[in-house]
Amino acid sequence: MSAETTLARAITEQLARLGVDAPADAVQLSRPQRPEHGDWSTNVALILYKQAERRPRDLAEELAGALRDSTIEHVEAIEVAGPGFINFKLSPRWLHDILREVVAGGETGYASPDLGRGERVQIEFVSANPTGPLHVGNGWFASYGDALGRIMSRAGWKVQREYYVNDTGGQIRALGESILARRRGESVPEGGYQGAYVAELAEQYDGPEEVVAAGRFAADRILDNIKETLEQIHVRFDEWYSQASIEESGQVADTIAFLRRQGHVYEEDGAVWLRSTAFGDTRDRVLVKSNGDATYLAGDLAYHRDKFLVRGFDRVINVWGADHHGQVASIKAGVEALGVEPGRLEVRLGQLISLVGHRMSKRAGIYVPLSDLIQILGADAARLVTLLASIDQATTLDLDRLTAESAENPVYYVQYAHARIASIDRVAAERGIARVPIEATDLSLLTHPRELDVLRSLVELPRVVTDAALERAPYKVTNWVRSLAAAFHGFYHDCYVMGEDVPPELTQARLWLVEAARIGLAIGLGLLGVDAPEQM
RNA sequence: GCCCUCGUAGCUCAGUGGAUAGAGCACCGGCCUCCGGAGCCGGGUGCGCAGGUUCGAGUCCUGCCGGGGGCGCCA
Repeated sequence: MSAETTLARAITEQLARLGVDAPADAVQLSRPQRPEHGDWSTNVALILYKQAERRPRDLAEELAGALRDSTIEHVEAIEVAGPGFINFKLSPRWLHDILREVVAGGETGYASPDLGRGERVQIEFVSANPTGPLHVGNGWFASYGDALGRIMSRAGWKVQREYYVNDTGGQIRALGESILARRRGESVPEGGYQGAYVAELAEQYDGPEEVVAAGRFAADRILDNIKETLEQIHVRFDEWYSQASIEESGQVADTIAFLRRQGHVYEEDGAVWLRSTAFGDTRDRVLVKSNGDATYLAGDLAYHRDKFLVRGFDRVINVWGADHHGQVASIKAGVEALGVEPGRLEVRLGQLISLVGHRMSKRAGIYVPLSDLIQILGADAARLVTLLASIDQATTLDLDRLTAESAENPVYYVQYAHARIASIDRVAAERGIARVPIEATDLSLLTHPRELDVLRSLVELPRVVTDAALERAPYKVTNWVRSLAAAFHGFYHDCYVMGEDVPPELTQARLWLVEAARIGLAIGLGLLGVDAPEQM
């Protein structure tokens, strides 16, 4: 049983003796920020003092007294502080238990809470139109979606990664017109694509003078380029889902017919409308234009019908840019109209990235290609810069600064910690020092503050994985892995594992500590999709 | 005009009701007889503004100011 659980039970038990019937969620343990506040702390007296009809401090004192009279594993001291916090100081043994837990769980088992219970979740992300190369904003979402998939997989979900390929409709026509105009030696028409890649593709295109044919040709080539770029940052998709295939298979018509049978559709001004206001939208939406074409929404609804009702995902997470904000209410309303419980669809709006000085625009050819960023920083650093911050926060990128600071990228700090561990292992092997089984190792020798800091960091990982998964927040893993690396560097600096003054028993205990740190770093870096190198 | 979102250190960002608000970068000083100095240690300025709720507010509520996004028979 974890120290946290043990404490929570003891608190609930003693409260009952004092005649206070605590609701389950009232008893909460937290790790105090300041070390003098102990290893664990509870604010339960501040939560329950009214119910208990006592003053906060009095309830805290009473409860602390009762807890002192009982025996709780590892607890060395109990103190009341501040307005009524109860702080627990534990023997380092509780951290030695954690070390055994980490080693026993290993890279696959430690910090792998089963939150998803095998639920099938689809994460759809990037899904950039194949009308131009990926830019750094797409890369941000690519790293995010991929890391989220890794985290949710670890937390018990069955994850599928999907890229929705918008290979039909107006943008493909605009692309085709741009290609044909370039081939004729004319300038690109209004609303067309200006980038240099358009000129290149125009040269390669030797097909007929048809807009759609030219557009498809270009889109295919661009999609290949997109896949290649994503490979470079180690983002792989399970499925590349073609919008054209949905239209051609008749699913769009089927979806509209289904909605019509359910009575959610009406005709007005020669168009077919979805009564989305009945499902919380701010206005009704057109599904079929008066010229007979289906709208983007109609296609998107067919796509979501396919996700939920044909392929049967329990949950769907769409990672969209904040500029698609206006679509959220419509797609949610439409999905509900299809009979899907709307809570199963989750739309994560990622904030946009702006560049110092100007906005990115694919049409105008103003953007920083993701491939450039990867070339400058390398895959690992490029991924990590995008995983440092919450995706809910609008970010400004200064490419010049990133380039200048590439050697200062936090990724090296973390990778260096991992490489140092590998180095210790190499040296141990050279000197013929092998780890004895952990059962035969005296872990109680680990009492140095630096050693305990490493263990305290490892304690946090299960909670970090849980929070990151539930909040869809990979950056929490990034922050954690940096803090573990910091603890390890401190340990490495102050505590020699093998040395003249280090007794063999201590070397053994420290070797296990190092192994636990290695496991933690490998887990964290693995969740971020960043390589954990043996050497740098 | 209406809706959403964000405003924390010079810069990039953590801190989603707890105790004295943190980290990286940048800047200034220290630290290599032993496992890799891409490291360690020290140095400081800040919650946009004004009310409210609470034992307690950077965090929740209201208003204002400022940045971004959205309100198509575009995709």
